[in-house]
Amino acid sequence: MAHRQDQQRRASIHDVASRAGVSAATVSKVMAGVTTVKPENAQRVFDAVEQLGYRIDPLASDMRRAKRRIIGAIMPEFESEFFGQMVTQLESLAEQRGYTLVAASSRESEAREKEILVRMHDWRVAGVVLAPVRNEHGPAADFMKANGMTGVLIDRVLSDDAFDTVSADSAAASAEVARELIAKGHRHILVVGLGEQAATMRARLDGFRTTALKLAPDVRIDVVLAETDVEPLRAQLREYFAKGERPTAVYSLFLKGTLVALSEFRRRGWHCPNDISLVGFDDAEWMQVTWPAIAAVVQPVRQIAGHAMEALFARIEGGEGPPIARLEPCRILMRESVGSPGNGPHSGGGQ
Amino acid sequence: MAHRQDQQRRASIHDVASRAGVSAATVSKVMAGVTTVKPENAQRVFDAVEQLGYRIDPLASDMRRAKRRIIGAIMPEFESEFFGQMVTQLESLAEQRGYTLVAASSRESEAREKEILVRMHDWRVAGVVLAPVRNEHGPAADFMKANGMTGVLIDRVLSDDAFDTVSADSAAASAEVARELIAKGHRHILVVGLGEQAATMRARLDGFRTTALKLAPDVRIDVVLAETDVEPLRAQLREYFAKGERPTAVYSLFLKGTLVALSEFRRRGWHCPNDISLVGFDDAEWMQVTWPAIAAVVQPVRQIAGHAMEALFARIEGGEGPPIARLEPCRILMRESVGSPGNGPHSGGGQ
DNA sequence: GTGAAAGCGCTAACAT
DNA sequence: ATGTTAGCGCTTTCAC
Repeated sequence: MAHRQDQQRRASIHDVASRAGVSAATVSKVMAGVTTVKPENAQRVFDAVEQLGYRIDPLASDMRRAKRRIIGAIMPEFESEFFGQMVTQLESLAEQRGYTLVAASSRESEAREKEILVRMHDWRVAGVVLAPVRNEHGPAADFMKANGMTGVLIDRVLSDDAFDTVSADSAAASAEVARELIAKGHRHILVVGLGEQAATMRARLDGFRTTALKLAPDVRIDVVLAETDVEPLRAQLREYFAKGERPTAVYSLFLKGTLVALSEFRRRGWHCPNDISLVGFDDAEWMQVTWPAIAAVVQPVRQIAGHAMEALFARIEGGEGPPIARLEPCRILMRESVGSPGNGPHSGGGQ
Repeated sequence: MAHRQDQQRRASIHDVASRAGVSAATVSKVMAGVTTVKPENAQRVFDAVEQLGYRIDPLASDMRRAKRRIIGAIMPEFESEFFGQMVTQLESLAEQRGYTLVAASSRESEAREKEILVRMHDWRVAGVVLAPVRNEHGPAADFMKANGMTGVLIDRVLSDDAFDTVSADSAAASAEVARELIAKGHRHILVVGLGEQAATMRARLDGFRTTALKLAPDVRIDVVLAETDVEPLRAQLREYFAKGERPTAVYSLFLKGTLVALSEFRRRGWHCPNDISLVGFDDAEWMQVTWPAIAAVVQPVRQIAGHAMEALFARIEGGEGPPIARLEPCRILMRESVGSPGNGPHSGGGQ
């Protein structure tokens, strides 16, 4: 360990050079692991580095190359388990390759998403992992294209003509949910979602509807889609139930929808699965400890992160070829919130 | 909007300078908003900037100064609402001051925490917001001290002799919880926590115990503290209940503890609040939509983030004086998971 | 008012 | 095998 009681100024490569009695270029070579340096000099450099506590300044070092060893990550939010795990994974993978991940939250705003992208462009990041607020056609992706940035799109995307995309296989997962619900006897199902993320929600809805109708042509599928926000969804859902609609199951296409559905059930005094069944897209830790445990579609975060980074680095290293759209398979956890219709009181009533 | 179909190389300050017919120094001044530039020249610079789509390279610009306009944030994890909100807030506040936040997850490892800090030191960040894995006495804080880094410690800390600290007022919140539980008639209460974070857990435990004993000297308070990890806690809790212990309420000192408690209740078929009451430190969105809703201590994330950044920037700007330890008041949400003892079946069995 | 020159800390091409 | 030189893109004296 180096001893430096006062760190007025950090040791620079020149300090090391003069202490070791060599030039800065030689120090640079030694640090880079070039083998053509005389062992004796290399040793002197190592000693000087040790004594001065020298460390390369990665940002200064990046100054010379066109791209810096930095990967930008833009997530719609940091508050959910899904994106939290995603950032953690991405960070890990970036570091494994000697890069630093700089993550930013667009806070579900496309305008902010674009601003962050501009900043990352200013920073000359080597690449960007963008989880767009809406879909692949936002201003952020346009900006990336217009400026020739290297990037991968994840999560709320299906495919793109300029960037590789990686997301959960929404359609297949939804088909599986449909299979389960139909098998349990449900013939009146409400699907709730958010219209804003057109492509993803559409895939989830279609995947569900197609399979459900195929297995049970008589099934009734209602859909409540809020345009951009969660509170309107709550209002629409409330209105839907107020009209007297009584589906036997609800399939929520996104996490917040599951929370809204649960809170509306509470309001009406309905319990899962006796009064109504519930499945949600997106799992969360709490869903397995509540009573009833909530059934959910588990997105393969690690696979998405892994393949996204793989694709990104392939492009950073010059990989050519048309964009690739990956869909990662999900798991379905059918927990207690799903039952068969008609097994419970199935009536309104107090809490 | 600037038009640049191919972005071989981004426009540099020299490109702007030559296009505007002035020197790079003048461009720099214009960009910095210096007023001593002839208006006509300033205009030419603005035009050139516009036409070339020029943007300052913030990293290159920081090269000259000792500290960069970057704030580092180190959180124990990104997966929980608490730290997700914290990062979001910190990011926002940093940006408001023209800084970029670079967040990293120590993944609950002190070794990794230190590594991240080393990297941030290499990056010459202006300051660090550290939410330590354990407490203020870890290797990371030592490293910061030894290297004269500017920083603030938050969350799992009480006070420090070198850095300002900001955290939730654990003791006061716990006292309030004690007041509520005692008032409801509970006289046998189990407290669960994690020993690793000595200071914080101690404050929560002591705050609870002191007030509970003062209000009801006959109260029995059991404590199950796991050393470092959550799974051992689950095992200890299971063993505790297996011995036949039947407290009427559980107070969990941290979020994961609340989840573990809930899952152990499930295992034994106990329902809140009839069979047992539950309050947890740390709120989460799902807690208000489950049935029963789970009572929780809400940490004031915004205040913590706000005061942390305030303190940090004060130091960055040269503020002197002894370290300040702030405690931010919490709110208690007494929800349905808390009832009075003896109102339910209070027997084992069930699903 | 403005620009030339000197760097921030590093690396890479080119000599030697 | 090593050092010299010339930058990366910017800012900041300090003369003019």
